[in-house]
Amino acid sequence: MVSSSDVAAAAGLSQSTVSRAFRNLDNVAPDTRARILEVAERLGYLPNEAARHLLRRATGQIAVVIEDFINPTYGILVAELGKEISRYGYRMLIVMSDLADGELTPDMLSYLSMSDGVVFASAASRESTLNQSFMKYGKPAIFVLREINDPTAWSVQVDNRQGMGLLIEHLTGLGHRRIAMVGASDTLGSVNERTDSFVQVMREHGLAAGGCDIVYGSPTYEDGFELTKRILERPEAARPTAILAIDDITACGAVDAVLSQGLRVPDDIAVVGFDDVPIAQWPSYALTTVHIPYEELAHSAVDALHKRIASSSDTQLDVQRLIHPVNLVVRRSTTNLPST
Amino acid sequence: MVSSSDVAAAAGLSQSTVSRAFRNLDNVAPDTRARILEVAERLGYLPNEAARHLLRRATGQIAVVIEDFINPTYGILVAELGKEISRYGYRMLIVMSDLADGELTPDMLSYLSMSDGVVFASAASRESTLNQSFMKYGKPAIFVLREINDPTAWSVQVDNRQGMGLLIEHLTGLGHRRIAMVGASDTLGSVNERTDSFVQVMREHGLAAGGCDIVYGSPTYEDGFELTKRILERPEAARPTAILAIDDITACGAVDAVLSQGLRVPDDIAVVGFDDVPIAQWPSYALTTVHIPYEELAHSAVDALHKRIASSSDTQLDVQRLIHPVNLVVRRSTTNLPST
DNA sequence: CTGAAAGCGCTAACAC
DNA sequence: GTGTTAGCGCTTTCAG
Repeated sequence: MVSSSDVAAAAGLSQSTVSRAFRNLDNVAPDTRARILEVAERLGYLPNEAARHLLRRATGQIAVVIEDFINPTYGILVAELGKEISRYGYRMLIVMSDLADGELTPDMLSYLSMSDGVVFASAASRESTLNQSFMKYGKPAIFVLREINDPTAWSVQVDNRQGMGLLIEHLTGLGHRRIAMVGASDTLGSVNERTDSFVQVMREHGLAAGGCDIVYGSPTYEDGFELTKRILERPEAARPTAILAIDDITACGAVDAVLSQGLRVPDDIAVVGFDDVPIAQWPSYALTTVHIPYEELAHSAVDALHKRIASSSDTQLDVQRLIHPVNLVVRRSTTNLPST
Repeated sequence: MVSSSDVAAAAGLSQSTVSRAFRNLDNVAPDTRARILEVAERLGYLPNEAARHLLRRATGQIAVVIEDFINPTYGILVAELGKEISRYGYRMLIVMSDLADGELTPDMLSYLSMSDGVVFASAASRESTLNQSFMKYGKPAIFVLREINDPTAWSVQVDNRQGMGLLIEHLTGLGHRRIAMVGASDTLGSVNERTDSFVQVMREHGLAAGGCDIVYGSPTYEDGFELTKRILERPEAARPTAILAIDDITACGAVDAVLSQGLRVPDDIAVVGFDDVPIAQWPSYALTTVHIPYEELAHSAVDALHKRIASSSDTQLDVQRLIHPVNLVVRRSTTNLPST
């Protein structure tokens, strides 16, 4: 391993001058710098970040915690986070984990120790005390697309309530009165919030008679398919005319289940999703859904985290809970109009 | 920031004892260790990895370079790599970059400096000298699903030639004689290899008369759709009866293009993909495709990289170019048989 | 503009 | 079993 002293020796200069040259400080003669860079290049010198960060008391890294990459939502989110993280001069660590609640795993601790802050987008129950755990180790965390009750937790969210309102208004506007939610959950944050909002909005529209039609499950293609198939086995009078899936992937499963029963979308059953992932626009699905501003989410998450990392530990910043508005995208899964 | 000395002071012990306790060395009295852990827990102490790695001359991190997360292949690969990387005790850094050729960007150098090795799964031309660049900085690299000509580059590949053979044999077995490849490329590694193999295998089957039917493009849903649509605009006599897409996502685009023209899959046009991503099994597409052993790829890549990292720099390991076999998965996009 | 020296938080000898 | 000491490769005073 080539060190700055090696470069210094080879260039006949002191180690500190090499250090200065590499940080582009202005107190180095232009030709001195040139010579140093030339020698460094020849030797294959790379500044040792570990040593640098030892002094800085910072790692220059931000950890992103996600569950998996099966749901495309995470891929898009990670991609946008990646851009922002490097824009702010950090490197991105990825931890795949589904720790939902309290204690941190050894694996997670290893990542924590090498990051200045964490973006949390993995499973978290509403009662999660994860934020406390992060704070204990002095690492700021921000929850993205996860809702937890802890009032000290920073978060960047999407207005699930508004999105649910847009979807249900759209459906009722088309004449639908019996709407079933597929893939609901009352434990996981965010998915949980969508479930609650569904109940609320349905009630506001006077459509909750006999209890809302809620089918619990996980936000996966498989559950979308299976649960919808089961709904379609009901006697026709008890069947919904529209299916509102917890997210787009689940909605895709729902669409395929409808088709597999020889029924049509949207003529027999309308289907809506949530997230607006790329697949939602593919002609085979052409899902009416709620668009999420991924780029803005990533930006505000990293920006907030950066501010907390940069602020001296004595200045106490106010907790931020950002909620981004969403908008409806109408496609062929609810209407037969020429789609977008 | 809490350091091991703080813990030592609070516990009335020396710093080195704290260090020993945290590394589970056997020369620490059980109750001493217990007390240390208790104090550390209370103080929120986390061993400083930067300092640790400064001594070890290693970062404990492996960088994974990919282009994006739009194509699900990358998501699956990263997920599997993540598992392996942490199984081997490293942390995973993700760099999103499409540097295909020679020089490393400053961003890339920053990641390089904080990793012990790199898994390269981003765009690389066959003539890429990237491997040389990595070597220059003393960082072993391994190319996954990328083919570059550099004979000193380690790689883990999939047998594209074999896969192409399986697909074409399957199609000719079903009576297809005119097969078009959609999304071909002769610059990018891997995709390039699939293109070459297509030409070769078609020739072996005596189906290259008049030149192979190759439509160049990028491996995306959009190109799959557009290029296929254009093919279908040809006079019927010049139309292929089967479309072989460069990968599954492109194949999905092809399927939708066929359907959009009021034609049926596979009755009018058969479609095959490559990669076997989850979407390929969805009933809407039910793609006949080539399954790639993602888990094995990730395992052999990380294992090889780890061996190179662990081996002292003087022991020269032989270049490894692993090629994993693949297998055919037959679904409804080519046959009307009950599908898997 | 450049050099010398101290020290970041840890590990790894070496003492006792 | 535990403490002492000397660095790892940098950044950062402080001199000159």
